[in-house]
Amino acid sequence: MGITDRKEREKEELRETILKAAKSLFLERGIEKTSMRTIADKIEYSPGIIYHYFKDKNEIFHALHQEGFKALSEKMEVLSVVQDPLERIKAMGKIYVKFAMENPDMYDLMFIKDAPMCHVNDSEKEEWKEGWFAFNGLRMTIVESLEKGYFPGHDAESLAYMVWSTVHGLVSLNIRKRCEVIDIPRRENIVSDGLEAFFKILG
Amino acid sequence: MGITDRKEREKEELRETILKAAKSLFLERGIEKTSMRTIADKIEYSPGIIYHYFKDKNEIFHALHQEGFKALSEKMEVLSVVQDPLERIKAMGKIYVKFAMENPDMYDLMFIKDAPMCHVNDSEKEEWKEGWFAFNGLRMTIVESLEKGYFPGHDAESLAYMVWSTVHGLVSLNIRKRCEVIDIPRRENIVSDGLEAFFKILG
DNA sequence: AGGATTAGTAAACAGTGTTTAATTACATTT
DNA sequence: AAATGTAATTAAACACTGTTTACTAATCCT
Repeated sequence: MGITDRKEREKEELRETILKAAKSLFLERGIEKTSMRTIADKIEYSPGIIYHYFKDKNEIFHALHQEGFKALSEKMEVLSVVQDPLERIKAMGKIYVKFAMENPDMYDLMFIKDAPMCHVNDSEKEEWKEGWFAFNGLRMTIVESLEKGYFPGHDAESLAYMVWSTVHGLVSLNIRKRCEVIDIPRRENIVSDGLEAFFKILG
Repeated sequence: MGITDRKEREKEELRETILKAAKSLFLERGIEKTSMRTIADKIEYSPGIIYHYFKDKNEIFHALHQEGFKALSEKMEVLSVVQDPLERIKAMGKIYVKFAMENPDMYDLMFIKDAPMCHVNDSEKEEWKEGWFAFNGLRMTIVESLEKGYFPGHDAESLAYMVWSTVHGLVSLNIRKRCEVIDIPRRENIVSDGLEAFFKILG
Protein backbone atom coordinates (compact mmCIF):
# COMPACT_ATOMS: atom_id res chain seq x y z
CA MET A 1 0.00 0.00 0.00
CA GLY A 2 3.05 2.27 -0.32
CA ILE A 3 1.74 4.04 -3.35
CA THR A 4 -1.66 4.74 -1.83
CA ASP A 5 0.14 6.08 1.23
CA ARG A 6 2.28 8.44 -0.82
CA LYS A 7 -0.80 9.61 -2.70
CA GLU A 8 -2.49 10.22 0.61
CA ARG A 9 0.57 12.16 1.79
CA GLU A 10 0.71 14.25 -1.37
CA LYS A 11 -2.96 15.08 -1.03
CA GLU A 12 -2.37 16.20 2.53
CA GLU A 13 0.61 18.22 1.33
CA LEU A 14 -1.44 20.24 -1.14
CA ARG A 15 -4.04 20.83 1.55
CA GLU A 16 -1.31 22.26 3.75
CA THR A 17 0.03 24.32 0.86
CA ILE A 18 -3.40 25.84 0.28
CA LEU A 19 -3.75 26.58 3.98
CA LYS A 20 -0.30 28.16 4.17
CA ALA A 21 -1.00 30.34 1.13
CA ALA A 22 -4.40 31.35 2.51
CA LYS A 23 -2.83 32.21 5.86
CA SER A 24 -0.06 34.39 4.47
CA LEU A 25 -2.44 36.21 2.11
CA PHE A 26 -4.97 36.65 4.92
CA LEU A 27 -2.39 38.00 7.37
CA GLU A 28 -1.02 40.58 4.95
CA ARG A 29 -4.19 41.60 3.10
CA GLY A 30 -7.15 40.58 5.25
CA ILE A 31 -9.90 38.06 4.62
CA GLU A 32 -11.87 40.15 2.15
CA LYS A 33 -8.92 40.64 -0.21
CA THR A 34 -7.99 36.96 -0.02
CA SER A 35 -10.00 35.39 -2.81
CA MET A 36 -10.06 31.84 -4.08
CA ARG A 37 -8.31 33.14 -7.19
CA THR A 38 -5.48 34.90 -5.31
CA ILE A 39 -4.92 31.73 -3.30
CA ALA A 40 -4.89 29.69 -6.51
CA ASP A 41 -2.46 32.17 -8.09
CA LYS A 42 -0.15 31.92 -5.11
CA ILE A 43 0.04 28.12 -5.17
CA GLU A 44 0.09 28.11 -9.00
CA TYR A 45 -2.95 25.92 -9.42
CA SER A 46 -6.33 26.64 -10.92
CA PRO A 47 -9.03 27.98 -8.55
CA GLY A 48 -11.19 24.88 -8.95
CA ILE A 49 -8.69 22.58 -7.25
CA ILE A 50 -9.25 24.22 -3.87
CA TYR A 51 -12.74 22.74 -3.76
CA HIS A 52 -11.28 19.24 -3.75
CA TYR A 53 -9.62 20.01 -0.45
CA PHE A 54 -12.07 22.41 1.18
CA LYS A 55 -15.84 22.55 0.94
CA ASP A 56 -15.79 26.31 0.52
CA LYS A 57 -13.94 29.48 1.48
CA ASN A 58 -15.40 29.31 4.97
CA GLU A 59 -13.85 25.94 5.63
CA ILE A 60 -10.41 27.34 4.83
CA PHE A 61 -10.82 30.16 7.30
CA HIS A 62 -12.32 27.85 9.87
CA ALA A 63 -9.04 25.92 9.72
CA LEU A 64 -7.06 29.14 10.25
CA HIS A 65 -9.50 30.00 13.04
CA GLN A 66 -8.49 26.77 14.78
CA GLU A 67 -4.80 27.54 14.28
CA GLY A 68 -5.41 30.84 16.03
CA PHE A 69 -6.92 29.12 19.05
CA LYS A 70 -4.00 26.75 19.20
CA ALA A 71 -1.59 29.70 19.21
CA LEU A 72 -3.55 31.52 21.90
CA SER A 73 -3.83 28.49 24.16
CA GLU A 74 -0.07 27.95 23.85
CA LYS A 75 0.49 31.47 25.10
CA MET A 76 -1.77 30.70 28.06
CA GLU A 77 0.44 27.81 29.17
CA VAL A 78 2.68 30.03 31.30
CA LEU A 79 -0.32 30.67 33.56
CA SER A 80 0.30 27.44 35.46
CA VAL A 81 3.02 29.20 37.46
CA VAL A 82 0.59 31.83 38.80
CA GLN A 83 -0.67 30.56 42.15
CA ASP A 84 -3.30 33.06 43.21
CA PRO A 85 -6.44 32.64 41.07
CA LEU A 86 -7.21 36.38 41.00
CA GLU A 87 -3.70 37.09 39.81
CA ARG A 88 -4.14 34.33 37.25
CA ILE A 89 -7.30 36.00 35.90
CA LYS A 90 -5.37 39.24 35.51
CA ALA A 91 -2.48 37.45 33.82
CA MET A 92 -4.94 35.77 31.46
CA GLY A 93 -6.40 39.15 30.57
CA LYS A 94 -2.97 40.56 29.84
CA ILE A 95 -2.02 37.64 27.59
CA TYR A 96 -5.39 37.82 25.84
CA VAL A 97 -5.08 41.54 25.14
CA LYS A 98 -1.45 41.18 24.05
CA PHE A 99 -2.38 38.41 21.63
CA ALA A 100 -5.22 40.46 20.17
CA MET A 101 -3.12 43.60 19.69
CA GLU A 102 -0.22 41.69 18.17
CA ASN A 103 -2.42 39.60 15.87
CA PRO A 104 -5.40 41.84 15.12
CA ASP A 105 -6.42 40.04 11.93
CA MET A 106 -6.28 36.65 13.58
CA TYR A 107 -8.20 37.97 16.58
CA ASP A 108 -10.76 39.46 14.24
CA LEU A 109 -11.23 36.09 12.57
CA MET A 110 -11.45 34.28 15.91
CA PHE A 111 -13.81 36.57 17.82
CA ILE A 112 -15.33 39.24 15.60
CA LYS A 113 -15.96 38.00 12.05
CA ASP A 114 -19.17 36.09 11.62
CA ALA A 115 -17.77 34.09 8.73
CA PRO A 116 -16.22 31.04 10.39
CA MET A 117 -18.94 30.74 13.02
CA CYS A 118 -21.65 30.08 10.44
CA HIS A 119 -19.62 27.10 9.42
CA VAL A 120 -19.44 25.86 12.99
CA ASN A 121 -23.18 26.15 13.33
CA ASP A 122 -23.82 24.22 10.16
CA SER A 123 -21.47 21.30 10.52
CA GLU A 124 -20.61 20.83 14.16
CA LYS A 125 -23.59 22.40 15.89
CA GLU A 126 -22.82 22.51 19.61
CA GLU A 127 -19.21 21.64 19.05
CA TRP A 128 -17.01 24.73 18.95
CA LYS A 129 -14.35 22.85 20.88
CA GLU A 130 -11.47 25.32 20.85
CA GLY A 131 -13.71 28.10 22.07
CA TRP A 132 -15.24 26.01 24.79
CA PHE A 133 -11.81 24.92 25.98
CA ALA A 134 -10.55 28.50 26.17
CA PHE A 135 -13.64 29.77 27.97
CA ASN A 136 -13.53 26.88 30.38
CA GLY A 137 -9.98 27.81 31.37
CA LEU A 138 -11.29 31.18 32.48
CA ARG A 139 -14.33 29.68 34.19
CA MET A 140 -12.23 27.21 36.17
CA THR A 141 -9.97 29.98 37.39
CA ILE A 142 -13.01 31.93 38.48
CA VAL A 143 -14.46 28.92 40.29
CA GLU A 144 -11.15 28.72 42.13
CA SER A 145 -11.39 32.42 42.97
CA LEU A 146 -14.89 31.99 44.38
CA GLU A 147 -13.67 29.10 46.51
CA LYS A 148 -10.92 31.30 47.90
CA GLY A 149 -13.49 33.93 48.86
CA TYR A 150 -13.01 36.40 46.04
CA PHE A 151 -16.14 37.92 44.46
CA PRO A 152 -18.64 37.04 47.19
CA GLY A 153 -22.20 36.67 45.96
CA HIS A 154 -21.20 36.08 42.35
CA ASP A 155 -21.63 33.00 40.19
CA ALA A 156 -18.81 31.69 38.02
CA GLU A 157 -20.63 31.60 34.69
CA SER A 158 -21.84 35.21 34.69
CA LEU A 159 -18.54 36.45 36.04
CA ALA A 160 -16.53 34.54 33.46
CA TYR A 161 -18.64 35.87 30.62
CA MET A 162 -18.37 39.38 32.01
CA VAL A 163 -14.58 39.23 32.31
CA TRP A 164 -14.28 37.83 28.80
CA SER A 165 -16.64 40.53 27.53
CA THR A 166 -14.53 43.27 29.04
CA VAL A 167 -11.25 42.17 27.51
CA HIS A 168 -12.98 41.40 24.23
CA GLY A 169 -14.62 44.82 24.26
CA LEU A 170 -11.33 46.58 24.99
CA VAL A 171 -9.59 45.05 22.00
CA SER A 172 -12.47 44.74 19.54
CA LEU A 173 -13.51 48.39 19.80
CA ASN A 174 -9.90 49.21 19.03
CA ILE A 175 -9.53 46.72 16.18
CA ARG A 176 -12.77 47.89 14.58
CA LYS A 177 -11.62 51.50 14.89
CA ARG A 178 -14.22 52.79 17.36
CA CYS A 179 -11.55 54.50 19.47
CA GLU A 180 -11.54 57.61 17.31
CA VAL A 181 -13.84 59.11 19.96
CA ILE A 182 -10.91 59.29 22.35
CA ASP A 183 -8.36 62.10 22.27
CA ILE A 184 -5.28 61.26 20.25
CA PRO A 185 -2.70 61.30 23.08
CA ARG A 186 -4.83 59.01 25.28
CA ARG A 187 -5.87 56.79 22.39
CA GLU A 188 -2.48 55.17 22.03
CA ASN A 189 -2.64 53.44 25.39
CA ILE A 190 -6.38 53.30 25.93
CA VAL A 191 -6.61 49.51 25.65
CA SER A 192 -4.01 48.78 28.33
CA ASP A 193 -5.25 51.72 30.43
CA GLY A 194 -8.77 50.30 30.22
CA LEU A 195 -7.45 46.90 31.21
CA GLU A 196 -5.68 48.37 34.25
CA ALA A 197 -8.87 50.18 35.24
CA PHE A 198 -10.69 46.86 35.06
CA PHE A 199 -8.09 45.12 37.21
CA LYS A 200 -8.29 47.92 39.74
CA ILE A 201 -12.05 47.41 40.00
CA LEU A 202 -11.72 43.64 40.27
CA GLY A 203 -9.79 44.26 43.47
CA MET B 1 -36.36 80.42 -6.60
CA GLY B 2 -39.48 78.25 -6.04
CA ILE B 3 -38.62 75.90 -8.89
CA THR B 4 -35.08 75.30 -7.73
CA ASP B 5 -36.47 74.60 -4.30
CA ARG B 6 -38.95 72.05 -5.60
CA LYS B 7 -36.16 70.41 -7.61
CA GLU B 8 -34.05 70.34 -4.51
CA ARG B 9 -36.96 68.83 -2.59
CA GLU B 10 -37.59 66.18 -5.23
CA LYS B 11 -33.96 65.27 -5.26
CA GLU B 12 -34.02 65.00 -1.49
CA GLU B 13 -37.11 62.82 -1.78
CA LEU B 14 -35.41 60.21 -3.96
CA ARG B 15 -32.45 60.28 -1.61
CA GLU B 16 -34.82 59.49 1.24
CA THR B 17 -36.50 56.77 -0.82
CA ILE B 18 -33.16 55.12 -1.47
CA LEU B 19 -32.27 55.35 2.20
CA LYS B 20 -35.62 53.91 3.27
CA ALA B 21 -35.30 51.01 0.84
CA ALA B 22 -31.72 50.36 1.94
CA LYS B 23 -32.77 50.41 5.58
CA SER B 24 -35.66 47.99 5.21
CA LEU B 25 -33.58 45.58 3.10
CA PHE B 26 -30.69 45.86 5.53
CA LEU B 27 -32.85 45.21 8.58
CA GLU B 28 -34.48 42.12 7.14
CA ARG B 29 -31.57 40.60 5.20
CA GLY B 30 -28.36 42.11 6.56
CA ILE B 31 -25.81 44.35 4.93
CA GLU B 32 -24.16 41.65 2.84
CA LYS B 33 -27.39 40.62 1.12
CA THR B 34 -28.36 44.24 0.47
CA SER B 35 -26.79 45.01 -2.88
CA MET B 36 -27.01 48.11 -5.03
CA ARG B 37 -29.16 46.07 -7.42
CA THR B 38 -31.63 44.89 -4.76
CA ILE B 39 -32.00 48.48 -3.57
CA ALA B 40 -32.53 49.62 -7.16
CA ASP B 41 -35.09 46.85 -7.69
CA LYS B 42 -36.99 47.89 -4.58
CA ILE B 43 -37.26 51.56 -5.60
CA GLU B 44 -37.86 50.58 -9.24
CA TYR B 45 -34.96 52.55 -10.66
CA SER B 46 -31.79 51.43 -12.39
CA PRO B 47 -28.78 50.70 -10.16
CA GLY B 48 -26.78 53.56 -11.66
CA ILE B 49 -29.05 56.26 -10.29
CA ILE B 50 -28.01 55.55 -6.70
CA TYR B 51 -24.58 56.96 -7.51
CA HIS B 52 -26.16 60.37 -8.18
CA TYR B 53 -27.26 60.51 -4.56
CA PHE B 54 -24.56 58.57 -2.75
CA LYS B 55 -20.86 58.32 -3.48
CA ASP B 56 -20.87 54.58 -2.89
CA LYS B 57 -22.48 51.79 -0.89
CA ASN B 58 -20.54 52.84 2.18
CA GLU B 59 -22.07 56.29 2.17
CA ILE B 60 -25.56 54.77 2.26
CA PHE B 61 -24.73 52.69 5.28
CA HIS B 62 -22.94 55.56 6.92
CA ALA B 63 -26.26 57.43 6.75
CA LEU B 64 -28.06 54.49 8.38
CA HIS B 65 -25.24 54.36 10.90
CA GLN B 66 -26.06 57.94 11.86
CA GLU B 67 -29.77 57.12 12.13
CA GLY B 68 -28.84 54.38 14.56
CA PHE B 69 -26.94 56.82 16.77
CA LYS B 70 -29.87 59.20 16.72
CA ALA B 71 -32.19 56.40 17.85
CA LEU B 72 -29.82 55.33 20.61
CA SER B 73 -29.29 58.84 21.93
CA GLU B 74 -33.05 59.36 22.04
CA LYS B 75 -33.35 56.30 24.24
CA MET B 76 -30.71 57.78 26.51
CA GLU B 77 -32.79 60.91 27.14
CA VAL B 78 -34.66 59.36 30.08
CA LEU B 79 -31.33 59.29 31.96
CA SER B 80 -31.74 62.92 33.02
CA VAL B 81 -34.12 61.80 35.77
CA VAL B 82 -31.47 59.58 37.39
CA GLN B 83 -29.76 61.66 40.05
CA ASP B 84 -26.95 59.49 41.35
CA PRO B 85 -24.17 59.26 38.75
CA LEU B 86 -23.33 55.64 39.57
CA GLU B 87 -26.97 54.69 39.12
CA ARG B 88 -26.94 56.66 35.88
CA ILE B 89 -23.99 54.64 34.60
CA LYS B 90 -25.89 51.46 35.35
CA ALA B 91 -29.05 52.78 33.71
CA MET B 92 -26.97 53.73 30.64
CA GLY B 93 -25.60 50.22 30.50
CA LYS B 94 -29.07 48.72 30.65
CA ILE B 95 -30.39 50.96 27.88
CA TYR B 96 -27.31 50.27 25.77
CA VAL B 97 -27.64 46.50 26.13
CA LYS B 98 -31.39 46.61 25.52
CA PHE B 99 -30.89 48.64 22.34
CA ALA B 100 -28.24 46.22 21.09
CA MET B 101 -30.31 43.11 21.75
CA GLU B 102 -33.45 44.59 20.20
CA ASN B 103 -31.63 45.95 17.14
CA PRO B 104 -28.74 43.55 16.59
CA ASP B 105 -28.22 44.42 12.93
CA MET B 106 -28.21 48.13 13.63
CA TYR B 107 -25.85 47.62 16.57
CA ASP B 108 -23.61 45.52 14.36
CA LEU B 109 -23.45 48.33 11.82
CA MET B 110 -22.79 50.95 14.49
CA PHE B 111 -20.13 49.19 16.57
CA ILE B 112 -18.90 46.00 14.93
CA LYS B 113 -18.81 46.26 11.13
CA ASP B 114 -15.73 47.95 9.76
CA ALA B 115 -17.57 49.14 6.66
CA PRO B 116 -18.95 52.55 7.68
CA MET B 117 -15.89 53.48 9.72
CA CYS B 118 -13.59 53.37 6.72
CA HIS B 119 -15.82 56.00 5.23
CA VAL B 120 -15.51 58.15 8.32
CA ASN B 121 -11.75 57.89 8.19
CA ASP B 122 -11.60 58.91 4.56
CA SER B 123 -13.93 61.87 4.47
CA GLU B 124 -14.29 63.30 7.95
CA LYS B 125 -11.05 62.13 9.57
CA GLU B 126 -11.25 63.01 13.25
CA GLU B 127 -14.92 63.80 13.03
CA TRP B 128 -17.08 60.86 14.06
CA LYS B 129 -19.47 63.23 15.79
CA GLU B 130 -22.28 60.89 16.85
CA GLY B 131 -19.84 58.48 18.40
CA TRP B 132 -17.96 61.17 20.22
CA PHE B 133 -21.20 62.61 21.57
CA ALA B 134 -22.33 59.24 22.88
CA PHE B 135 -18.99 58.44 24.48
CA ASN B 136 -18.82 61.87 26.01
CA GLY B 137 -22.16 61.28 27.73
CA LEU B 138 -20.63 58.31 29.49
CA ARG B 139 -17.38 60.14 30.29
CA MET B 140 -19.24 63.10 31.83
CA THR B 141 -21.26 60.79 34.04
CA ILE B 142 -18.05 59.13 35.15
CA VAL B 143 -16.42 62.49 35.88
CA GLU B 144 -19.43 63.25 38.05
CA SER B 145 -19.00 59.88 39.79
CA LEU B 146 -15.34 60.61 40.51
CA GLU B 147 -16.29 63.98 41.96
CA LYS B 148 -18.77 62.31 44.26
CA GLY B 149 -16.06 59.97 45.50
CA TYR B 150 -16.88 56.85 43.53
CA PHE B 151 -13.98 54.89 41.99
CA PRO B 152 -11.14 56.42 43.99
CA GLY B 153 -7.81 56.38 42.22
CA HIS B 154 -9.32 56.01 38.77
CA ASP B 155 -9.26 58.40 35.83
CA ALA B 156 -12.37 59.15 33.81
CA GLU B 157 -11.06 58.31 30.36
CA SER B 158 -9.80 54.82 31.14
CA LEU B 159 -12.84 54.03 33.22
CA ALA B 160 -15.24 55.24 30.55
CA TYR B 161 -13.53 53.16 27.90
CA MET B 162 -13.53 50.15 30.19
CA VAL B 163 -17.24 50.45 30.98
CA TRP B 164 -18.07 50.88 27.31
CA SER B 165 -15.87 47.91 26.48
CA THR B 166 -17.68 45.69 28.96
CA VAL B 167 -21.16 46.41 27.67
CA HIS B 168 -19.94 46.25 24.08
CA GLY B 169 -18.24 42.94 24.78
CA LEU B 170 -21.36 41.49 26.41
CA VAL B 171 -23.56 42.20 23.41
CA SER B 172 -21.05 41.79 20.57
CA LEU B 173 -19.92 38.33 21.62
CA ASN B 174 -23.59 37.40 21.63
CA ILE B 175 -24.40 39.05 18.30
CA ARG B 176 -21.41 37.45 16.64
CA LYS B 177 -22.42 34.06 18.05
CA ARG B 178 -19.49 33.41 20.37
CA CYS B 179 -21.78 32.38 23.22
CA GLU B 180 -22.05 28.79 22.00
CA VAL B 181 -19.36 28.01 24.59
CA ILE B 182 -21.92 28.54 27.34
CA ASP B 183 -24.41 25.85 28.36
CA ILE B 184 -27.77 26.21 26.68
CA PRO B 185 -29.93 26.98 29.77
CA ARG B 186 -27.52 29.71 30.94
CA ARG B 187 -26.94 31.07 27.46
CA GLU B 188 -30.38 32.60 27.14
CA ASN B 189 -29.76 35.16 29.88
CA ILE B 190 -25.99 35.37 29.81
CA VAL B 191 -25.88 38.94 28.52
CA SER B 192 -28.08 40.39 31.24
CA ASP B 193 -26.51 38.09 33.84
CA GLY B 194 -23.07 39.33 32.78
CA LEU B 195 -24.30 42.90 33.00
CA GLU B 196 -25.58 42.32 36.53
CA ALA B 197 -22.26 40.78 37.51
CA PHE B 198 -20.53 43.89 36.20
CA PHE B 199 -22.83 46.20 38.15
CA LYS B 200 -22.23 44.16 41.28
CA ILE B 201 -18.48 44.64 40.88
CA LEU B 202 -18.85 48.36 40.17
CA GLY B 203 -20.33 48.65 43.66
C1' DA C 1 -37.08 77.84 -29.81
C1' DG C 2 -32.37 76.42 -28.77
C1' DG C 3 -28.59 75.36 -25.90
C1' DA C 4 -27.25 73.76 -21.42
C1' DT C 5 -28.07 71.12 -17.59
C1' DT C 6 -29.80 67.38 -15.22
C1' DA C 7 -32.22 62.73 -14.40
C1' DG C 8 -32.10 58.35 -15.62
C1' DT C 9 -30.68 54.10 -18.05
C1' DA C 10 -28.36 50.17 -20.40
C1' DA C 11 -24.30 48.06 -20.86
C1' DA C 12 -19.97 47.08 -19.71
C1' DC C 13 -15.79 46.24 -16.51
C1' DA C 14 -13.44 43.89 -13.20
C1' DG C 15 -14.02 41.34 -9.51
C1' DT C 16 -16.23 37.61 -6.36
C1' DG C 17 -17.51 32.33 -4.83
C1' DT C 18 -18.81 28.21 -6.86
C1' DT C 19 -20.09 24.41 -10.23
C1' DT C 20 -19.71 21.96 -14.50
C1' DA C 21 -17.84 19.24 -17.91
C1' DA C 22 -13.82 18.09 -20.07
C1' DT C 23 -9.08 16.76 -19.90
C1' DT C 24 -4.81 15.14 -18.33
C1' DA C 25 -2.05 12.03 -15.52
C1' DC C 26 -1.33 7.93 -13.49
C1' DA C 27 -1.94 3.18 -11.03
C1' DT C 28 -3.90 -1.17 -11.82
C1' DT C 29 -5.42 -4.89 -14.51
C1' DT C 30 -5.43 -7.59 -18.53
C1' DA D 1 3.15 -3.34 -23.12
C1' DA D 2 -1.56 -1.83 -23.95
C1' DA D 3 -6.00 -0.95 -22.20
C1' DT D 4 -8.83 0.44 -18.55
C1' DG D 5 -10.49 2.88 -14.64
C1' DT D 6 -9.82 6.36 -11.33
C1' DA D 7 -8.33 10.32 -9.40
C1' DA D 8 -6.20 15.05 -10.03
C1' DT D 9 -6.55 19.15 -12.46
C1' DT D 10 -8.22 22.58 -15.45
C1' DA D 11 -10.90 25.90 -18.47
C1' DA D 12 -15.07 27.79 -18.85
C1' DA D 13 -19.23 29.12 -17.38
C1' DC D 14 -22.87 30.85 -13.91
C1' DA D 15 -24.74 34.06 -11.07
C1' DC D 16 -23.58 37.35 -8.40
C1' DT D 17 -21.10 41.88 -6.56
C1' DG D 18 -19.80 47.37 -6.67
C1' DT D 19 -18.82 50.79 -9.87
C1' DT D 20 -18.10 53.52 -14.27
C1' DT D 21 -19.13 54.80 -18.90
C1' DA D 22 -21.51 56.46 -22.66
C1' DC D 23 -25.79 57.38 -24.01
C1' DT D 24 -30.76 59.09 -24.07
C1' DA D 25 -34.60 61.61 -22.45
C1' DA D 26 -36.41 65.18 -19.92
C1' DT D 27 -36.28 69.65 -18.02
C1' DC D 28 -34.70 74.35 -17.17
C1' DC D 29 -32.86 79.02 -18.51
C1' DT D 30 -31.80 82.41 -21.74
